[in-house]
Amino acid sequence: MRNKEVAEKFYELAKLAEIAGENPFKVRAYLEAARRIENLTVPIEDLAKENKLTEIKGIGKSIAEKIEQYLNTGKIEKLEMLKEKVPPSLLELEKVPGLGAKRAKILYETLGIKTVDELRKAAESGKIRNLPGFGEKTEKKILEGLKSMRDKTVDRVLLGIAYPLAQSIVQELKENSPVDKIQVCGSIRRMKETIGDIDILVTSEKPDKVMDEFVKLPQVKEVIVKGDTKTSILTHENLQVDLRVVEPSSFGAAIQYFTGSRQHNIHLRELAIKKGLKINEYGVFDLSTNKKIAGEREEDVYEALGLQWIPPEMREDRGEIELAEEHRIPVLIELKDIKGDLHMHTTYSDGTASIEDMAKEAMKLGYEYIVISDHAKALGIANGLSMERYLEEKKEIETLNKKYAPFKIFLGTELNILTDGELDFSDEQLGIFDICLAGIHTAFNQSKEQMTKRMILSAIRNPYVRIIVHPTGRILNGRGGFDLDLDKLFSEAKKRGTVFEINSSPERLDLNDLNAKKAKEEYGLRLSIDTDAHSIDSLHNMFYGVGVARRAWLTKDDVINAKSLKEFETFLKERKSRRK
DNA sequence: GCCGTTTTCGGCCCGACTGTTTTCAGTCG
Repeated sequence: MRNKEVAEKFYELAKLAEIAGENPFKVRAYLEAARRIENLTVPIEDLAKENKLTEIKGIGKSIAEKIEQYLNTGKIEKLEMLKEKVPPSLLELEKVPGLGAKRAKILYETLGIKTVDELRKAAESGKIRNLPGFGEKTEKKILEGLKSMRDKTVDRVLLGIAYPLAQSIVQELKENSPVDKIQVCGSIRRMKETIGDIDILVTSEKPDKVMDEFVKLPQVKEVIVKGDTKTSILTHENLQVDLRVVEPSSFGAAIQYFTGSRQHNIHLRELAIKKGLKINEYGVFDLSTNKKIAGEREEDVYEALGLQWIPPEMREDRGEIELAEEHRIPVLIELKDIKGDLHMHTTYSDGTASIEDMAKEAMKLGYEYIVISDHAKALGIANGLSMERYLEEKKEIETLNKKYAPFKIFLGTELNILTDGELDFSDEQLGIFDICLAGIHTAFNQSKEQMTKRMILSAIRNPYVRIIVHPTGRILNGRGGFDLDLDKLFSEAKKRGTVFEINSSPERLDLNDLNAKKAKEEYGLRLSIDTDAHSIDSLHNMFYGVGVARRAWLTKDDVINAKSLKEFETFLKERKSRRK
């Protein structure tokens, strides 16, 4: 799958073409193509082979040719040509706040500035203020921008950090300021795995009071701007939070607008024009009469366009608008549909809580069952269990099951997919478990072929293994994930009824939204959403996994731990009968 | 460079803000 790689080339092409001053609509076409390629769930090289590139929306003859050129030769002529004209290092300049393509070009053409360093020197020596279109203030802003770039360590923070932070701010505002309606928008509302900034919208009779309280919150490190309708602050995590006050009559339109995504909104506005309407953050307007026809509620905004309301997690312009036109938006899985958690650890291996404490918390969460899946012996670093220890665990579980019936605890294991395609135990030994999970925990650097083969041989073909956990091994803001042939794995899993996990741990979220969507749509696989909890608290992370599932358009029928205890027991038997 | 339930040519999302300007371009989300 070279989609990401090809998409990157078109992003680069778009930026360089922009600086080179090409037709802005052409630039937009490159950008649109890049985004479409990035969102594909099939390998672009397959589409190229089958001559189906132009079937992708936004890709015509010319871009299709460039894709083929790149796949065949590793280069795009047009891109190479632009690189001659525009030094690629100019792209760095565009990252400075306040600088875009136009000004980067002026800086290069007049002062020969190509790098961020050269920019700093020029700004410090006062050379920039005299350029056409620049002034003293712009020069100062550039210097400030350069400084803030240095301070910033990561571009985006994990949803697992930003979400609770946003909730705590909402809570404080509700308790300490005169807000009426309040809604977190942006990528948090869409449950995107990483977050760039936090957008909060409120209605209030006394906006100035709300703003006053907002800047005094304990989460605030620095106030960036403070006005009547918009105030921006920086938290101690260096995350920007924008608070906006809007009129109640525009609240629905505003939360729609600020939830995004950008691409979703652009598509909506194009649709609006076709219907003789205009849509902005204040409402939906009839172009002929200029009358507002919706705005107070978000549902009305969609309805005015003839659309079914679209859950925020789906708003990525991946086909959801077309679906909403036909009123075929699926009923997405919700947290309350989850009936059990199939992946967790206890003090037997590397968890911090007992089986009983984990079970009690699971009951509080309203679950009907859990699977205890402590690490198996090969993972020494996590205190992996021997067969003897699992038998002890089994005994304890039997006792607890009597005590807490009808709540049920299942004995599971998280096996290690070893380098040679073996597991920790023989098939015979695996018979003692109610369910076996397996994942890769070592030797991450094998080739794609080795990795894929290893997973198929030891895990997917094994009659006892039902769930592949954290399948790609990626760590957000950490390591990228193994090189795997997911199509091969998914088609093999389809034959054997193997389930893939959506790991809810905020630094994993693995499978991710696109891969989970692919697993369901192209291969009809079922998935599980598990926390991989190592403590009582982390059992509550289920929420994040459900967010990924919703972004993957999953319904409760796609998720095995949304099944009742009875149905789940039937699922366990399915595979047992297949073994004989 | 793409696209078509008004179009195969002539369009292509919207508004706020800022700073540099005498009416608007560039940037941002």
